[in-house]
Amino acid sequence: MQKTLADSVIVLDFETTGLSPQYGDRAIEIGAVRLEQGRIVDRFQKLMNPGFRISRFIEEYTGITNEMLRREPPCEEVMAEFAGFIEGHHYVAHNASFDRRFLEAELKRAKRTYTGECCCSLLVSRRIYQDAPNHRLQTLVAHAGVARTGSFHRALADAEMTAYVWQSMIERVRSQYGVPVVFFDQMRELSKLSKLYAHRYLSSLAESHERGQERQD
DNA sequence: TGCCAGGCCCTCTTTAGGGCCTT
Repeated sequence: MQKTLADSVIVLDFETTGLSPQYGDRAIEIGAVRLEQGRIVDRFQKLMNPGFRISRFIEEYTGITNEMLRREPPCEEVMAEFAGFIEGHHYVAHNASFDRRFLEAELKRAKRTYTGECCCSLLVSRRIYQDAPNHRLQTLVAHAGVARTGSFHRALADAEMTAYVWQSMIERVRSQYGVPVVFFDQMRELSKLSKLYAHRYLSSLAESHERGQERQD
């Protein structure tokens, strides 16, 4: 896959029956948006039937009920369709290790493959928004001052708001560190560094850009 | 019916423990 701009990715979110696909939990909703140069140009949202009744806790947590899922298509059918939506793109998710486990498990059941990379907006936010009271999505939406697009804990609204938080973090890299073009791989690298080295890394990106500009001049 | 995980990150750390995040 060629070098990707940080603001041209898929941002996705799953609602699920629990925390662990290894213990039988399944996806019940997928929501995703496609960013192109910082603008949402496409959306994907589907409920899916996991094949068993979901707990009352999940009904209350997400607002998705057993009645709503009763006539929805099975996970395999929805995820086969989603494989086409995400194909050829990297993706971002809030606490991506959680969504990655469900994406891999559900795509495997649907007999589909995906070869892109993921980046965690939660880990990036711990470097970019070190002054936030915490790094839950709901808190970051308020902290970054981005639009609330719907109910929290519904997949498409969470994906949209994650996309806006992601975009605001890219803007901060641009404005605070003077890095005009930010790549997906650079955000991934940033997410893996300690807070101290994250600051140094961002400063080095700006210096690299300035050296590039000098060579052009 | 009720239960389960896992990776990151900080510190009173590294021969560890516990909070944060996601559903």
